[in-house]
Amino acid sequence: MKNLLSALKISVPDKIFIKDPETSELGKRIVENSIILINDIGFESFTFKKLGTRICSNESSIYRYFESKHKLLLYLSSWYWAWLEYQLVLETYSITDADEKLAKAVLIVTRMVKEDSNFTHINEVLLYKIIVNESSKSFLTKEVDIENKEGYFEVYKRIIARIGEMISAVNSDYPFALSLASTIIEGGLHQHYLKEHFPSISNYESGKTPTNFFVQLIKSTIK
Amino acid sequence: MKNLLSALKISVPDKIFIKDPETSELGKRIVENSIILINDIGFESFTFKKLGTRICSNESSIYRYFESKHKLLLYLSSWYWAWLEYQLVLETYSITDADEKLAKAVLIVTRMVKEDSNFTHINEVLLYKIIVNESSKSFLTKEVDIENKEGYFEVYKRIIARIGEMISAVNSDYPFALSLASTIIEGGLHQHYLKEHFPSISNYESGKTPTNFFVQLIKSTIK
DNA sequence: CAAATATAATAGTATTACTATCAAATACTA
DNA sequence: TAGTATTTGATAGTAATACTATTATATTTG
Repeated sequence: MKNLLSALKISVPDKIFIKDPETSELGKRIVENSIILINDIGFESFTFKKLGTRICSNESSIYRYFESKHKLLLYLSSWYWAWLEYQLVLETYSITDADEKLAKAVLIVTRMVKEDSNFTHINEVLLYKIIVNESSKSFLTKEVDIENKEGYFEVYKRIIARIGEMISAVNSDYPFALSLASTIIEGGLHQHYLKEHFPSISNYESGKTPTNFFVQLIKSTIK
Repeated sequence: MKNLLSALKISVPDKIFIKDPETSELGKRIVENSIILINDIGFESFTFKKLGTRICSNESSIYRYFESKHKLLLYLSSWYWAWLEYQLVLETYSITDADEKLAKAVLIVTRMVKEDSNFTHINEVLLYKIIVNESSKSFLTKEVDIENKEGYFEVYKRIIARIGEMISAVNSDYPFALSLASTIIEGGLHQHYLKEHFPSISNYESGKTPTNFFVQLIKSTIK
């Protein structure tokens, strides 16, 4: 299975970057190490200067790939959603039963992330942590409407639309398919966050994911 | 009803501020105008210098009330949650039926905010917009665990616990009362955000709130 | 009226988030 | 293989940010 998809490239809207980091060694090092560094010190403290030092390169070289650290965060977010979408398609493609398909989708979207050896320069486990902790900051800005028009969030919207369709396939009369889909996606991230930082308002034992919570929720809601 | 509660003061954890802004004219002007200015230009562009200019006061004077703009955001968030809690208590107190009480709570937490004349220096409608757009940034930081220990998020946690209890009152066997409560609270904010900025992945007609979506969701989930 | 407290004004600092320029290394092409 | 283009690196510079520190001036309170 692994090598079956080794030629695959995750596609990120190309307006997000100045130069595609996938096309060079330096670009890949930028992405790889930005994930590690953002995880380490948080997005607020993260700077291109620090990243430059870490990869023994120059601040100005990083600016040739990404206009700003905000754009880099958009890149990482889009990459994650595209990667998740590819898993979603791959793992639900052959399921014909609508209920089963949706349950599988919820599992994929709320489970603990494992490393994917198809993309060696990206640590998906760390990237997922960034998505949980930082990805909201990519759209909670004053520029969101402009950037939305530019297509920066299309992968994110597409995955929600896809899950929305799976919900409608189970019950075409349910009127809130998209709202429920986005609630699962964002709620999944948020529940992972709460589990880690606010366990007193959480209902998960250690090692458990919110998958069961969401599977039961979605089933009873659209039944 | 209005004047019945005019002596009420919303209580915010006092470690959040250096000097309580409620105790002086300048303090109230700081809070009042920070709400307007953050709404206007966004939290990232907001600075104490700009706020100082706006209120014809000095940057250094604002620093005597709040250590940083992050602390100010924590203050505004806590104020909002405390205000919401007071509404929750007030409006559900006399309801004895557990189902009805919970439905009312969901309504309060997901509805459109109206101005409250009890607190003249705070524009609750604008404050709610800040909560939708910026409040996640108050806890999505590297310092969250330290600040949580300091009690900065206690109001937020209390309101979730309260709704969790209402859920358990309806069905004491439901195992995810707190998770569901936090999903409603955060999901409510997020759905309001999507309605505004990503209508293509939203299911609400203009003027409509996500209340119906959540009332139906919660009812069927815990039934 | 004196003393304490609050506010204002000014200056200063390290860092950030860039932009601009130029040189050196590397790759590609005739 | 020389010539050209592209990429990267090094350095410098800038306006703004997020503060701290100091001193002066109001204002409140005892």
